[in-house]
Amino acid sequence: MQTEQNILTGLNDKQLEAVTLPNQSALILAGAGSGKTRVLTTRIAWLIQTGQVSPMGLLAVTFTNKAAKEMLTRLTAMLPINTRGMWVGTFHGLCNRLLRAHHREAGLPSTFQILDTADQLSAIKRVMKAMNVDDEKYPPKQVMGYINSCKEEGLRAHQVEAYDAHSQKLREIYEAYDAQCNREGVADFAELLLRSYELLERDARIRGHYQSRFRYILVDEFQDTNRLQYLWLKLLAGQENSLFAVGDDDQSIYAFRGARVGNMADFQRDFAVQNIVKLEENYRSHSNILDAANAIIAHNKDRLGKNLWTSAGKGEPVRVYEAYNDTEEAQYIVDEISMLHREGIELGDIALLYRSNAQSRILEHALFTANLPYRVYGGLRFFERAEIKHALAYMRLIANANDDTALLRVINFPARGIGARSLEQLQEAAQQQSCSLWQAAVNKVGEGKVGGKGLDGFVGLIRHMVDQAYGISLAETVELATTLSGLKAHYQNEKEGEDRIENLDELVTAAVAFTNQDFGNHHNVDEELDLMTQFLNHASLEAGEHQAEVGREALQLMTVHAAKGLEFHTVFISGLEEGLFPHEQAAYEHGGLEEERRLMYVAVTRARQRLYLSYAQSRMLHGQVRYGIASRFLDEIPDSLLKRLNSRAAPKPYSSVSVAPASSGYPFKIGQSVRHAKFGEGVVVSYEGNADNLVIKVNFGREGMKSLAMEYAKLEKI
DNA sequence: CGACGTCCCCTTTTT
DNA sequence: GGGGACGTCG
Repeated sequence: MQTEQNILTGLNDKQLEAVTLPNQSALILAGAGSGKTRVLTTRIAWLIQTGQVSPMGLLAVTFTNKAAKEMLTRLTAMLPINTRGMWVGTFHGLCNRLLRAHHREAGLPSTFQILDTADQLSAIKRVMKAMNVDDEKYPPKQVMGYINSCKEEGLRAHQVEAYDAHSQKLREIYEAYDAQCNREGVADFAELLLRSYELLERDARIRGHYQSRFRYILVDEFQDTNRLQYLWLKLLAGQENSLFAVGDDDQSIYAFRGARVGNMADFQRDFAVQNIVKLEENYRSHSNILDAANAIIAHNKDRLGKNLWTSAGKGEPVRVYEAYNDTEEAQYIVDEISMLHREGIELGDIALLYRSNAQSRILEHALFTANLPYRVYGGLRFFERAEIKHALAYMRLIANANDDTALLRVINFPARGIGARSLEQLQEAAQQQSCSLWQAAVNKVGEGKVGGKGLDGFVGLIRHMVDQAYGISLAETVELATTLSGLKAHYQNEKEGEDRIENLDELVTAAVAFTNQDFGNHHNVDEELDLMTQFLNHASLEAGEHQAEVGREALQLMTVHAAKGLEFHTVFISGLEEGLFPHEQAAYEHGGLEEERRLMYVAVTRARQRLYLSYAQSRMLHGQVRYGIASRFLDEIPDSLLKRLNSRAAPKPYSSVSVAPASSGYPFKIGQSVRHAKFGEGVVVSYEGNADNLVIKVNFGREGMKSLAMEYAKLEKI
């Protein structure tokens, strides 16, 4: 078959082996830059082309919408097939689809809304208020974390163990929160998964249907799956079907949000995996970069074992720069980038990475001053913006006025004289009548109760909107919601409202685009769900592009996490200091350091040709000057791969604060590197106490910050 | 109701 | 240092 040869052309032996494995469960350990996505999509294309499965008979799961889209794009480029109706998507997207199709069996209204993180948090706050829980003792964010991690473990409130008063209270809140969600007909992200898992588990008919349909299940980024996702896959696979899992344990960087690398080992056992293929040939980086990455990751004990290699040459050495402070580091980076740019490297092909978002500010400042165009990834996304959420809340109310979350968001925005007191009364009334806030409001207005002026207006407004929205297009509905509500007028009067108006206009555009795309696309599967519900779902599940698109003519700034899956000609990794990268918080979590190291591994393997690693002797952190020492990850790279560049600029101490008195009683200057017999190398941070009882504070990096009595501490200068 | 002040905290993030 | 949340005052 000629076309078959076409799609398999150019694969290396291992890739070919993975793509053409027999129909048995398989684990593909795909190292960074080893052609993972290509293997996954070619496998799908090959299965379809050789007639082993129809496009409808396979299920492909990814973590991000971007990855799902990418897969479909590549697939259609390989095969002239119609991807409509294919089950390719994110865990959440697929679960949503499942729940929409079987909402009755799942105990949800057909128009159930999806709560995003912000909605969920406010829902939790509401529950806690109704229960009179002290939010000092139970910070809502922590409660949310608790609830989500329970759900991600597959546990309902009644299944969670609670050994003390505190955890019992948490469990109680969890239970009440779930009850509230059920009452309001909404589901948070974790709920989508748990609910569909329970549905499949409980309903043998539905389970059987999907099990016999999806003979082939393929999972991307398998190392990032959490317990519940794994259980879900297992349930769907049943006894008959095969699971084709692609992942890289060395790139597991999401344990902090519930990812379980252990799923890879469980998978091998539970599915009696015979086929394990390692893709170790890297097509991205030169060997100096790759060897550095290998050397770093070799320090982790908990690995399945894999070593990347390349047939490309050594390439350039890895450059390491030691700066005096953070501003000087930023300046150096900017100068280098300007130079590279002059030499013809596209700015869009250069990435500037950091461990935490807070670090971007100082870099941005330097870039701005140097007039270098850059783009920062991270921060608020389109559908998460306040004005967009307000507009969507009005639309949600048009669809279903009993949506309390939506109602609370906009009942007094723009302000219409419904203050905290009237709201409280409304909530009481709703509780007494055990109905939604909207129902309670309608009743109040009907009774002609005093104090309902604003309420009267609101009820009238929503009713009017529902009337007007009948039979008009989606885009027109957006238009209507933003004007009748007074949102637009409100922002027009605001000084800084221009951007917001623009965003609201863009929402109309998004609605038009969604409508057009929808007519060509998956119409059959989403049944008769109305377009607006679909659009609102889309808004929750796909909050807008977050990850970088390569090829833009601007320097790319992002966290290391955000850089996963991308590659650049040149990569700068900044802030390589103990406490920052590896982050000090990580030291307290078990396995934290290994995860930081994997993060470093991911960062290093983003670079094709040139890699810069930099750190600063001191930096402003939380409004204080902090003296740090070089990250241990730098020590883990063999010197033979490195080229060390040290700052030649004169040390510029921070003029504002000079904590250290310059007098003779202080043997070491602040910032001086010292050695201690037990703690090793460190940096002097400050002095405390008086001359009689002088305490010196030293940052020993991995040993932590120590306060030592000057009299006894045996420190020597290095 | 909104403007302004004060306090507190402060990884990483997708859906 | 700086953003977000909350509280007070005009």
